[in-house]
Amino acid sequence: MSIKDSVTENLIKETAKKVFFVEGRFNATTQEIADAAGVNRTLVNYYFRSRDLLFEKVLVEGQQEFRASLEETINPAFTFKEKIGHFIDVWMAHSLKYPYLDAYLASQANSGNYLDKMHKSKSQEEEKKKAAFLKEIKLEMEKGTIPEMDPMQYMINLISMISYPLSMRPVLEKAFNLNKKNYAAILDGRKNAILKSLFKD
Amino acid sequence: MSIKDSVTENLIKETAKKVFFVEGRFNATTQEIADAAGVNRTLVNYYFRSRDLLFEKVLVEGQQEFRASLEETINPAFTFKEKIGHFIDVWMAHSLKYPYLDAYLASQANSGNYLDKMHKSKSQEEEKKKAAFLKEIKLEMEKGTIPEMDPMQYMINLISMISYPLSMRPVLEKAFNLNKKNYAAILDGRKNAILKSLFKD
DNA sequence: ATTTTGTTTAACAATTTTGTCAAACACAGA
DNA sequence: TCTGTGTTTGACAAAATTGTTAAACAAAAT
Repeated sequence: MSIKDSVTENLIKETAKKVFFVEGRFNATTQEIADAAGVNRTLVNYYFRSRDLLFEKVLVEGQQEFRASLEETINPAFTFKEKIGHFIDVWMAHSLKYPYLDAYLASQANSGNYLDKMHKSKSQEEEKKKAAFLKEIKLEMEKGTIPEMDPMQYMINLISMISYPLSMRPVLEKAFNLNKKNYAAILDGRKNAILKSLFKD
Repeated sequence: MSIKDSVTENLIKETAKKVFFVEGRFNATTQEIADAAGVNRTLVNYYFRSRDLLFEKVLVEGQQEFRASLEETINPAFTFKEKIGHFIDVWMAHSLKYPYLDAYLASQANSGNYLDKMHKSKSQEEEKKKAAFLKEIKLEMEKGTIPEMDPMQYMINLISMISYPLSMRPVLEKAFNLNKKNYAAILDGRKNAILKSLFKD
């Protein structure tokens, strides 16, 4: 992150994020992005040299922002249920901001080999926090407040129930015959529904 | 579905499905598909006229196959839990065959306006079955065997927990530092983990 | 006022991807 | 064998997308 980030450079970058992660248009061209940003397409090359470099930067930053969000997640002296609740809040807020981020990651992982560039700087700390969280889940299972299973599975259940309804929104809307308003109502109720499924009571 | 489906025509179509739905390469070119199928690219145009028409056909058929799978789902005199278990089996089997189908649907829904072509022939029957299933969920909640919530939310929880780990596989593998073998083990345990989260006991 | 620096633009070139067409091919039926 | 039909191929054209360059521009520094 250089201090001198040109306004235009940032505009292009943010617009690209919007197109990919908010609108979910995974194969947008540089022209489309430039149009969306209201700038000349050549500026994409001027600031990012190539289309791929822009995409890569956007992808990396998207992940960083995501992890930054999650930083504030596993912190304080909350009860376990409160922690999970907070986790849902934070993750949902971010998934609401960038509904298609993980789908984009998956698609890029498959198409190019962006997998290398993904998750470069996975710090030791993060690993420890994750392990600690899994251990906490296990503990809670022994206490009997949540159903017994591999803590990893529990984690995956949690993440799935948060993310899927957001990244598959248009599909689910069609499948269930819901309009925007209906679906918004559904999303409002997600947190409770998830908690109900994760806790015995 | 015409009776005379040329071998080559089918080969191209199935290969395209594989590239999109199995390998998750959403922006594959006609050349790449032709190569994967081992045929001359021109044949794509010969049989499907244009790239878009191929994509559309593949997309529609993908949905049809999916729904055909689900047909056998909501049938017999099973207990509710057995029904859900069976539902998981069927849906997982299909999601295992086409892990990226719904992600592809979502991405297409966003990029083009394929949404129109999606879900054309949603029969009355299907609607009724779906409604009946939701009612059955509600009934079960009143019996107290599953947590109380909007039945639609319950349904979404179910689908999310099935599909997400499959369509986001590469992302989750990275995020959790799992190799193919580890992840396969996780997938093996999914059904139980999902059932544990869906049923009070 | 004039250089300098960084930014923006338009015109152009290169590349990639798609679509068309005529010729070659295979093979069944007359 | 010859003809007809459908299939396959390669060469080419067209379109779309990306990348480059030189010139125009703006605003600050000298």
